[in-house]
Amino acid sequence: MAGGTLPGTEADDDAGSDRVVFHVDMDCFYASCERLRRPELTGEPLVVGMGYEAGETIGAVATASYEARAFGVESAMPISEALDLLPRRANADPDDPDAPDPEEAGRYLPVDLDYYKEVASDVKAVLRDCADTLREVSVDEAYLDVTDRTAWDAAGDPADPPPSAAAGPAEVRTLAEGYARHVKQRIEREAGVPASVGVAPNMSTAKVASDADKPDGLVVVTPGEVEPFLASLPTAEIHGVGPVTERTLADLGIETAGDLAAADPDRLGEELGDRGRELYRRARGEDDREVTPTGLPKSLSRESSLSATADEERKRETVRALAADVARRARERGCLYRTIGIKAVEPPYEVNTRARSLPGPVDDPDLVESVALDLLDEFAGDRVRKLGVRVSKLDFAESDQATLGGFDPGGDGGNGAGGGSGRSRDGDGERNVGRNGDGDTDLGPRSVAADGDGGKLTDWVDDEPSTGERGEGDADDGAEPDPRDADGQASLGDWS
DNA sequence: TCTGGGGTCCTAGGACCC
DNA sequence: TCTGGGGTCCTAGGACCC
Repeated sequence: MAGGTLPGTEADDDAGSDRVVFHVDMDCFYASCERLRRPELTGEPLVVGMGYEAGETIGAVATASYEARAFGVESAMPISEALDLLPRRANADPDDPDAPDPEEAGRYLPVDLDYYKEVASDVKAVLRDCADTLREVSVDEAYLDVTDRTAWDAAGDPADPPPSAAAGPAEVRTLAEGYARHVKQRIEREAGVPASVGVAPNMSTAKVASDADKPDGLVVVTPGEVEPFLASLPTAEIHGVGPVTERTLADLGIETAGDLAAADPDRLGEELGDRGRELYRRARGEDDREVTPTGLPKSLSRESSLSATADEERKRETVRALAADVARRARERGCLYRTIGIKAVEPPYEVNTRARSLPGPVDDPDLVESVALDLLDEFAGDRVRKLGVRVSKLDFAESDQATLGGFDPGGDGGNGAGGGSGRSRDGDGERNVGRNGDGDTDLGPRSVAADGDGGKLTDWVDDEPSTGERGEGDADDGAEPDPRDADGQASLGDWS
C-alpha cells in the first residue's frame, strides 16, 4: 500500500492494517528500578553499570538516567569513560580541593538484575491483563496485540464513530490512544516505573513510535499515517538497520526511511539479500508479522571477559566455570541440549566460535565441560580477551521423559557416561527423532548409535561425531556498541 | 575507554545422500 | 567415469537487538 491510501478502502483491502499493536518500552529501566527502591536517587544523575562493582572503574554503562546523559554518559560506554564525564558522587568530598563538585557528580550502582526482574514482573502482569497477545522481548520491552480491546475509531461520541480515525490529520484522537494511555498509567501505578508506548497498526512501526518521544512518551501512528510518519526518519531508526546496513544504504544514497521506501526493492535485494527487501517493506510501513507470544529460548550461553591472557590454566579454569554455569541453567530450565560450543575472542576483537553437536540431546554438565575444553584446545597458545560457553539445539520436552528415556535402564545407576550426572533423552531413538523440530527425521547412524547403549555417549563425542547443529550461528559479533542512538540504547539489557 | 553479556536470525560453504 | 541437480545437516561467521 502506498502512502496515500484512503482510510476506508484500505482496511477493506488489507485486513492486517486494522490491527492495533502497542510497543511498550520502559524508560531507563534499570535506573527507574533503582529509584523505585531508593527514591532519594530521583533527580540525580544515575549510572547503572554492568560488570561494575562499587568503587571500581571497570564495566560498562547499562543504563544512564537522563540526568547522567546530560553529561554525555551513554549506554555501552565503559565506566571509566563515564567517570571522566561524570565523577562519582562519593568522590565529591567538600574538604578536598581536588574533588569534583558535588553538583557535577553522579551515583554509580551495579546492575541488580534479580531486582529488576521483580519489578518487570509487575509490569508484565499489567501487560498480560491488557493484551490479547503479549510478546515479551526483553526485561523492559514488549509488544501487545490489542486489536480486540480497542480500535482505530475516533474517540468521542460512541454513537457516531467516523469510518476511520486515519482520515483526519493527526489531531483525531483514537480509542487506541485512550487505551494506550490507560495501559501506561496502570504500569506507572502498579509497577511504579515509567514507560513509553508506541501505537501503530504493526509491530515495526509501533517499535519506532515508542522510541519517538522518550521518556514517558505516547506516540500514536494511525494506519493512514504510517508512511509519512516514517518517511523523515534516518534509516538507523528502523528496527534491523544497524551500523553496517546504515552505511551500505548511505552508499546507495539512502539516508531516510522515505528514501528506502522509494528505493528499488530488487536493488536492495541484491545488496542486502532478503533483509534488504524486508527493510524496504518496513520503511513503507508494511509489516504483517503477527504478535506472537515469546517462545522458548534457542540457546543458553555465558561468557566473561579476561584481561587478555595466553595462560592455559586460566583459560581452562574460566571455561570450566562458564560450562558449569551454563549447564546448571539448562538443568534449572529443564532443557536438554544437543550442541555445545565455545567462543574465544582474541585481541583486538577477533571473534572465533567452535561448536560440536552430539548425536542426541543431553543434560550432562561434565560433558559440557569436557567438550568445551576440547574445543578450547584449538586456541592453545593464543591470547584471548573473552571466553564463552554455549549450549544450543535445545530440547524442552518434559523432563520426566528425559529421565524415563535415560540411557541406562539398569545400567550404571542413572548416569550417562559423560560423568555421571547426565540425563539423556536418547535411550529411545524414536523419541529423539523428529523431536528437534528441524527436520531431523531420519534415524541416521547417530541415532542408532545413540540407541545402542546409553553408556557410550562420550564415545561418539570423542569420535568427533559428524552430526552437528544446524543454523545456529554464534550469537555475538564483533560489532561495536552502537552509540549513535540518541536514546543511548546501544546494547545492553536496557537503554531507552 | 580498549569493547559487557545475553540473545536471534541469516548466509556461505562443505559433507553427504539420492 | 563423469555429470549433475536437489536436498539435508553441519560449522563458522556476521549483523543486529536489548
